Amino acid sequence: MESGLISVDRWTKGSQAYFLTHMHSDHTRGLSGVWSQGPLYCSRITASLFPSRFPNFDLSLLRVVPISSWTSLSLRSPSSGSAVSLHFMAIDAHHCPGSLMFLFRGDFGCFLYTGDFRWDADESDEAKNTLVAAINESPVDILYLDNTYCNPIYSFPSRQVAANLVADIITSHPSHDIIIAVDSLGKEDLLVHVSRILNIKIWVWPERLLTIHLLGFQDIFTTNTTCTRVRAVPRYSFSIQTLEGLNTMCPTIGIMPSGLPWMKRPFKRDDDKLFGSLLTATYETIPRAVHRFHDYMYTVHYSDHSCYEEIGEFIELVKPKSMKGIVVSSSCYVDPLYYFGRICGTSQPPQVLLMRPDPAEQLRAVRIKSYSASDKTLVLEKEKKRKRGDSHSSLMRIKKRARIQVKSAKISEVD
DNA sequence: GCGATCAGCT
DNA sequence: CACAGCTGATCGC
Repeated sequence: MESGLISVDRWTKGSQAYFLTHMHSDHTRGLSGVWSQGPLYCSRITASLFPSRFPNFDLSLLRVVPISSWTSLSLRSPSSGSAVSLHFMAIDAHHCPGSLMFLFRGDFGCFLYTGDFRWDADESDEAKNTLVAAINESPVDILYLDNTYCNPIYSFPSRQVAANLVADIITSHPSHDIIIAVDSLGKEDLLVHVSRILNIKIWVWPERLLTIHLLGFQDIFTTNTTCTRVRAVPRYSFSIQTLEGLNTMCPTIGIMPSGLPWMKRPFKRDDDKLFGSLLTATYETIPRAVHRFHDYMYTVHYSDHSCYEEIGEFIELVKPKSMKGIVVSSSCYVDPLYYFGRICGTSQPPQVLLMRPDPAEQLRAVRIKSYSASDKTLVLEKEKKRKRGDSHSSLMRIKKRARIQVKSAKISEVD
């Protein structure tokens, strides 16, 4: 597809329409309160998070998209100036609140960009039915796939099953305080489930409560530590050390919901020089859905990304002519064609199992996100790449204030 | 002081 | 390793 038309989760200059799959910061890098490159298409929930995430953002740029129905856009070819017609459909990605996949259709063909997604949908799920119907109309030429867990080692249960496991851990510790690690957006359904099963409120830090209220949750969450023993805390403040500290005050266990298999660090020998040698290190992978990682810490395989099996089912459903992974940051990046290329037909090139892309290669791969096909453009865009902005600075003062509030809340709960 | 970027950490 | 972040240092304005 010609460059200069649309970008998905990329915010550099040069596109006529910008698409945001969801409000996680690795997808909004480059967005800021002063960004104004063009119209930005996203879900209603994502749009509602803009004022708090990006103060001063020009909200008139936002275009809330309908779910599961087609929208037409009229763009201009940057090279010829002629009109280009493009249709897109947003589909629920079930990754975090407001997350979407985008299906694009035009003279260039048909692309499906999944963003991050979890395919633990059942047969009656609207996303699945929408996708099946749309693909029957016209097949997908290129699937841009969330390949985070595109490896058979990544096997874990549905979120519903995992949520029950979390509830089981809590009920089996009736007089413990519980802390659950979460990020700034996502896993609300897990917390709601725990709340319903245990008939208990969930403490969250004040800034998180603001987000939760914007998402439309009511009553279940509180910032008052005295009315619950279950607290959701930022993942970055969640560690064995934190738990050991809390246990000097009150018996407390931590629960880490994550799709990553919990790996222990390489065994440290007396000879420290051996540390870091991946060839000689011994790793222990934990395949169980629940693991008592430490006296005070459990890990549960609760994931907002699809497991290997679900990725396979998804590709089988979409049957794309070709596909590309959109996650390139991992050093164990797996080309989805390696495991699932057969679904795409026989004309695929030989595949790479594991590759560690060098930085230049990563840069190239990231360009996939803006559908830049021309090599000339790649070179130009490479230079522009330095101009990336970041949003977190514009929020720093506000966040600093919020942090102080979180800290005082922590202090008061310890005292 | 402010915003942007990067190294370091989990 | 690193799901999706946060923190602190540094640099230019």
